Amino acid sequence: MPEGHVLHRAARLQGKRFNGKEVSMASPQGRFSEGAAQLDGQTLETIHAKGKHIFYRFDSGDSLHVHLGLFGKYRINKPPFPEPSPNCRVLMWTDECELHLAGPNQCRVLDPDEVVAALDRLGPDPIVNDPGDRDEFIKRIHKRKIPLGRAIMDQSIVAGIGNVYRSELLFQIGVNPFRLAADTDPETLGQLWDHSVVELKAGERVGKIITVDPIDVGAEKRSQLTRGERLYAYKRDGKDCRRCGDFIMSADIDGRNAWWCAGCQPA
DNA sequence: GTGTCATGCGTAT
DNA sequence: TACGCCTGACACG
Repeated sequence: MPEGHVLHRAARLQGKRFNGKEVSMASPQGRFSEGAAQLDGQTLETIHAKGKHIFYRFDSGDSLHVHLGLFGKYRINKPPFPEPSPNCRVLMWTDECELHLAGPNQCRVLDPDEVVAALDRLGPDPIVNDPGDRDEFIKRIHKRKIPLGRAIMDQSIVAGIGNVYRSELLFQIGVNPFRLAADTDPETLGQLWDHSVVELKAGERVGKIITVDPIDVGAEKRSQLTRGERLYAYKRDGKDCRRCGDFIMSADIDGRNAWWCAGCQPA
């Protein structure tokens, strides 16, 4: 169940094993047989992520585009390779390593123009954080008359934030998720971008979403936090805020639950 | 075993 | 706003 950090981490770790290698590809489940046959035997040049999308570019110039959606999952296996699951959409392997993909929302072969078009649909990605991205984010979000809790889930405004980071980032800047983006001052929106950069990059490094400042739970290091101590707001409704002790609230925003602290993030 | 829920998103109404 | 897609983990009986 992936937000942007998962895909960037996948691109980095899978790249170590497959970049520059001639790979075999198959679709045990059968729903990607045509694409797998097309890419089978090609050399994988690079793996690249933007937001929640990942692109595998091959020497023909074509790319495998994957979006995991809510259910997609990767597994990496070493020899002896286990039997692939019946739901395995893509199996890609060399002699040393095998990548197993099940349940992706999107899985297709794109030509270079289609890759550019797919990338263009996405807003700036905090993990990439190119020069100008921060200003571009502020520009895109500040003109929207929609709640911040909806705006930061819009991948054309900022790419990579999902439901966990939504609640955690708005907690960190102390802003209620129902505040309209257009009514939020640019300085605060800039802080929101800065927190996104820090938190998503941390998530990419560690492979887990941990937003809590250890001080708030009496620990010394983030790595010492238990599973239940890692987040401030997400799925903590009814519990006490780790920072101010007030109640954590929840409500549906855009069909997904959002969580916030009644004290730290007043309406 | 069955039912529910989940870190997502596109399309139809 | 509702539904369809896609899988797996967990709670419950």
